[in-house]
Amino acid sequence: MAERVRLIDVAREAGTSVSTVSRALNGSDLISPEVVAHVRAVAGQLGYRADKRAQEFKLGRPLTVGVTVPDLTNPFFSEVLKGLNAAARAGGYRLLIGESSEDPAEELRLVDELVDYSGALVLCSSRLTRAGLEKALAQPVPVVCINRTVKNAGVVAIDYRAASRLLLEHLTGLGHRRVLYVGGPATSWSDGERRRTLRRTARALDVTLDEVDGGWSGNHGYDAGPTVLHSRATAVITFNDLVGIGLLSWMYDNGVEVPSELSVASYDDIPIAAYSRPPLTSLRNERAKLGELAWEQLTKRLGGADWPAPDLLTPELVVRASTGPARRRARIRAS
Amino acid sequence: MAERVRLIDVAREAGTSVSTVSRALNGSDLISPEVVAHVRAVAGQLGYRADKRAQEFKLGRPLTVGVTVPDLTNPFFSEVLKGLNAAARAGGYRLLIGESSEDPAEELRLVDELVDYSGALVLCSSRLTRAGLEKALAQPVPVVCINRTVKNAGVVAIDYRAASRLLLEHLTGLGHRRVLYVGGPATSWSDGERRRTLRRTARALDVTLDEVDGGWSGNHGYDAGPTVLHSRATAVITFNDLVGIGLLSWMYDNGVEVPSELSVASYDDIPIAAYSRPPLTSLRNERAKLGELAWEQLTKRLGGADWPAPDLLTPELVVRASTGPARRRARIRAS
DNA sequence: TCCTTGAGTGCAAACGATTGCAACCGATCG
DNA sequence: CGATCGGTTGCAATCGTTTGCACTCAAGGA
Repeated sequence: MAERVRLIDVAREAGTSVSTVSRALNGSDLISPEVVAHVRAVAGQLGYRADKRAQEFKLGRPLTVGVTVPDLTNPFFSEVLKGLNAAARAGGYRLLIGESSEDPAEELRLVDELVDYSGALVLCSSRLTRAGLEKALAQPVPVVCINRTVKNAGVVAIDYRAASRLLLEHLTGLGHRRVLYVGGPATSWSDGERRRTLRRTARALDVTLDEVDGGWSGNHGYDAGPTVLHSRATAVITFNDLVGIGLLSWMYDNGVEVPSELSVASYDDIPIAAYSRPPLTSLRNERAKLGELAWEQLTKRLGGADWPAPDLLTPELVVRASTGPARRRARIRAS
Repeated sequence: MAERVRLIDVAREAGTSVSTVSRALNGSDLISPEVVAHVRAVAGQLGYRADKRAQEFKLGRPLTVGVTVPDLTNPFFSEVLKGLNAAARAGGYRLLIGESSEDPAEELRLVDELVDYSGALVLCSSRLTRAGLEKALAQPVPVVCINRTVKNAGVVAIDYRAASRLLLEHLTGLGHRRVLYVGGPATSWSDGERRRTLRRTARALDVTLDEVDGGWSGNHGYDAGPTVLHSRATAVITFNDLVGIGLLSWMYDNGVEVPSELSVASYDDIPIAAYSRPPLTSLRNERAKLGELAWEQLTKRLGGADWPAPDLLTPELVVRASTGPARRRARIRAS
């Protein structure tokens, strides 16, 4: 907790001026090598560290990118953050992270705050209303949206159209003709996309698609158990793996065999999905890559270019033991 | 992306000086109410937003706290971050998050970088060597360690002594006399604590304790399967729930019944632990609270006080179906 | 020898905010 | 009526850094 060493201290000690020290430390070419060496030595010895605040202030460009996520504890977002963090750090930027707790109003507040500190914004699965989003985009910094398409901003998203097709084709291939979708948070754009693309594909494949509301956690999945059981579907698609795992748990607790009586599949393929009982069929997507791509778009934009075309990531279906051939007879209902 | 409005612009428009505007906006009491109202109005109309960089630079105190975590995707850390984030935000601070990827060298680099931007540091389950930690503590900002005890810093940790006792007493109550611990990352202080306290308690309870190395993920648990099976233990304690769930999965795949043939229990009780098959007996700890307490220690310290005594959080044992009475006969070994 | 040249260096002005201090005002008091 | 005083306001310095510009000085050409 010693006193801060400033440029002027180094200058005094080295017997030169602050400008010389600054230039020496920043590798300017109009300074003699000996002086550079000397100054570097003195600076090192004194333990000089540039005041980043003053530096960024003077230079005018914040080397920070603000990120909002709905929920820090959701593995999906964690991994996106991981990818984004790595990419941004490699580019000399740091991440300022805000969590909106799935609340659009809070997210708006967050954006409003982060923009004061950041040179760029990344909105991860934004729960913002359309109007809120417009407002966010009016900020004087470039914005990238992950998993939400919008004009005048960078866009990186999962290709849900392809995703839903993969899922439904897998299920129809197993003979399922009636599928139930257990949905996610109402404010989630990606839930909307999943529903939209599922409906569309279901129509094309001549599959009956039912939908119920759900949520994003294991609890939501577990709670959906009775509804699922009483539906006439032979296969269920859940909003994400946490919901899927919760649902599997309910089925086990209530003696419903998966996949012989009911197939369950899901989006995201978080690591733990491979270890559920039975292991969950799910759509693997490169979440970390979402973050990396977001950063790429941002650098291009910061470099002066226009926004590139949206990046769409196509997921890959990982078939595990939670899906199997459709049963023939109507399920025996629990009382 | 309009031009920034500065204080001087507001002053010009309002027909006063910058000092007046600054004072009006910051609620100084030596300024007339009418002027305040007028300035506020003009500022609002012009859409003025203080340049936080300049502000913090001038004021000299960074309103940012730097945090390091070994792995963003680990639910344990996510929740700690959640709690810390909420508390810090409430206190007007923001979080700058760095991920060390479980690598001590990277963590040291991270600390070195974060300290330039932050008014305080929180090291979450630091993987630093003792020397590295000393170095980090020599930084000119207060440091709080979560799950690692150290002098001259704030400390918030899980009470592993109580934790291990709860676990072992539960198992001995079920008749287990031989227990295997599947460990975590070698650089993890908390793994060391778990081992230390388990050994000690095992001795006190006259339980035979074996140990094997493991890791922190589901994969590590799954891979530990064969070793566990060939051990003579009737119960296993895993480093965390992810490892536990991975191990359960291997047991299932290899026809080992849990808990009738083998009991499995773990630390942390992450949400998904309730939905594994069978549901995992685990130690619930208030992870978000760890973050909150870290913030509390920090504010006290920033307020000029000495470091308070370490906060120790006692976990609570959540008994689920993965633990049961010890089997009598020697297990039939798989080939 | 003197002037030009260019590399190396220092002075001082920024960046945008906050704040101590002095100046100013009208009102009140002696 | 002048000095004083309390309440407002503006001037200017300041935070630590970068950088345009002017300057110095040695070398080289005329």
